[in-house]
Amino acid sequence: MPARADAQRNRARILAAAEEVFTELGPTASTEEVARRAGVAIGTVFRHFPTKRDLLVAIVKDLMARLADEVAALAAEGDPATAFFDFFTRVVDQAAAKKSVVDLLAESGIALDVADPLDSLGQAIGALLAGAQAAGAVRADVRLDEVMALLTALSQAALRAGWDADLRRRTLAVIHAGFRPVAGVS
Amino acid sequence: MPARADAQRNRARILAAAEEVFTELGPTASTEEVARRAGVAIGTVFRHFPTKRDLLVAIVKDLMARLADEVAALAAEGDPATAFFDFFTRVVDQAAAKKSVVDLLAESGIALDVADPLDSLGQAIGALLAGAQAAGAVRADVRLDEVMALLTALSQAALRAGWDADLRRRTLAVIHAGFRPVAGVS
Amino acid sequence: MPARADAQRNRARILAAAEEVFTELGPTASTEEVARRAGVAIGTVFRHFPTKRDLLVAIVKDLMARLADEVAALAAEGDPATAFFDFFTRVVDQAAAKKSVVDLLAESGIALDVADPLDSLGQAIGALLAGAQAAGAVRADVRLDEVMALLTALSQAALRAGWDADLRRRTLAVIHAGFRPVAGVS
Amino acid sequence: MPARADAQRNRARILAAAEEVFTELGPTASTEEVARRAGVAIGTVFRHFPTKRDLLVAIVKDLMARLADEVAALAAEGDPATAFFDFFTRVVDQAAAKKSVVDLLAESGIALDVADPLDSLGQAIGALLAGAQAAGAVRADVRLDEVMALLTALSQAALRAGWDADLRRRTLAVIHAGFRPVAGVS
DNA sequence: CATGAATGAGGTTTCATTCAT
DNA sequence: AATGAATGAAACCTCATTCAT
Repeated sequence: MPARADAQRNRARILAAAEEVFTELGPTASTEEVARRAGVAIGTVFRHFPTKRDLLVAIVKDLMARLADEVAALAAEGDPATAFFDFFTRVVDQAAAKKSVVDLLAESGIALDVADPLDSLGQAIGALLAGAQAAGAVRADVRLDEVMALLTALSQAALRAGWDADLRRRTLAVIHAGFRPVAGVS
Repeated sequence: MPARADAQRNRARILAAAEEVFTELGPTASTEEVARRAGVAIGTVFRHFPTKRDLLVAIVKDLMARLADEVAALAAEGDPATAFFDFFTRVVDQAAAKKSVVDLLAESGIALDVADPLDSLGQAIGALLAGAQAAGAVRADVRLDEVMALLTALSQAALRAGWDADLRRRTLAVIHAGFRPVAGVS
Repeated sequence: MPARADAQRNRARILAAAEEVFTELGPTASTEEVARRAGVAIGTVFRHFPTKRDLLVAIVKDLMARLADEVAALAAEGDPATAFFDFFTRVVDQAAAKKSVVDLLAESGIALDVADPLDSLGQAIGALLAGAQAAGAVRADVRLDEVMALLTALSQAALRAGWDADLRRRTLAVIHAGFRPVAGVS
Repeated sequence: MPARADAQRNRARILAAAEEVFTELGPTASTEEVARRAGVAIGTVFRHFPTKRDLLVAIVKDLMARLADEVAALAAEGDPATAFFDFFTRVVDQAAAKKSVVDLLAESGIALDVADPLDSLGQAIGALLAGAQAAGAVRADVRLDEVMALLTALSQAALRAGWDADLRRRTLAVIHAGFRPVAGVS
């Protein structure tokens, strides 16, 4: 199967173009624009992703896999007490530069069970959270659910006009303070 | 001006229908659907709101005015120490039932200076915040900017599938904790 | 019937506004624009002219009546040998400043039998032509038909971009030469 | 490029249908009607001509190219003394059967510099005129400007109701006489 | 009679998707 | 498997005309 190589390369190029296009123009951008930037014909896009929705889902999955890798790396190397906060900050900062996972997912109204704890991203973040809690850096009663929820909410919000680095920092400070154990409470 | 009565009734019905429709289907819902639900012909919608964008803006303004009223009422009657937290909770809870101000605004990409402190809603919330800070219920270094940002982020997030009352409560608990003064710090 | 005065004044204002509007924007201009410029409501326009077509026809009739008056005046006072040419020139020059009779009529595809010799304008121009022929200034075999046709054609053409006074003059010179008796032919 | 054949055939059919439709119904005819007569879907028309204006322009260009070819043929073969008059007559006669170049152009308000002497049609007609002038069949002081202007005016006028072959002939006779040198003037 | 809001067909244009080449 | 032309259902918006006030 020699032609398979071309097909795989095309799939990757389409995915990359789609991420770029939907990032710039939102999920209502036209599929033609994706094809144009990928340098393929529109038919090729639909051969790989029979529906626009399929394309959106593929992007989201792709981005989530990459994020999960990052989390795993952080968990493996870093100080559990800070890894959790670092990750949280990093995701939101990234989102400010570029629409993230969570955003596309949210905007396109596609339900993908992001918060499903069995999901690999969820699991990875869960591990980070558990580490931070074990290190006493995060209150014990904080659950993965609300962490994911806040991550989602802030990542999406960070894209909006008016959210500069300073506003992001101050907003994150509130969230971080909210996660920390109350002083004087053992 | 006898015929004005009809026009005003229609304008109100269109606005109500539009709020409903865009709430259910997002800002990409068709203007025809709005007309259908308002029980008027499509031309009538365009007579009142020459552009779809105009309709979106009108809804947002309407919702913001209503919210500002609520805030003012809260500020007038309640305990400054709790009014701020109550309001925050109420807005997010409302958003869960129905897309709020902030959401439509954000989704439709309309810039309306919500966070502008001169804006009436911003001013009202600012007063609430100042009251809570004066009462020692909120850290003094918290600024209106991040309050608005978190309000926006959570309101929008609260609409998403998976956000039930419990998740909302726990997420808000994190935020509220983040606003409170650190125990032991004067 | 005291209200009749208002009605007549409105009719005149609508007609004037319509002439202006269709002159500026062509016969596809909206009836609303006519109403706006006439300072009346759209319903009033339709009460006077049940159809847009009726409005166009009325304008044409109005303009034709005015033109016919001019022709009659010219015929009464002027030198038969030059009156004809003068008139021809005047109509075309007027058309350059303002869409004329013939133009609106032609553009809107309304058949109104302009060339009907029983029509007052046709009769007036016919008189002018006869005078010029009697004076030997125009060839005897020229008929009213082609005079009207050329008048129509040139009037309409004169409105177009690129027709300045000089082009108009030279084009008219050709036509005038075409009407004159051939030198040496009795 | 295998699929190109269909596209080219469709483009031609759309152009032909458009010429027919706009000829019959004027430039305000609907693009849908064009699609219907071309036997294609509405989207196909817009793939080839992204705007209605583009379609109009394409027709005009097409017609002008055809006319320019005719003029060139006439100039190559015929007697310079008569070629000019023949051409003039032919264009006007054609216009009577079918809206011509000049007409669509004029009615649609598209500026295309028809009279631009560098334009191929203008050049071709200019050659015809020069030939006729060299042969002494047309006055030396006649310029291309007024020839084009009269051609335009008459072609357009010839479409109107009431212009039968006889009226056309007599109108052209006036124009032709206007072009000819005055007898006795060297 | 005048008003101006309401109507609704129709126009141009976009775009996800199909399919002949 | 890739191409890109064709499809056709909406979408947004305009406007002649009607009709309640």
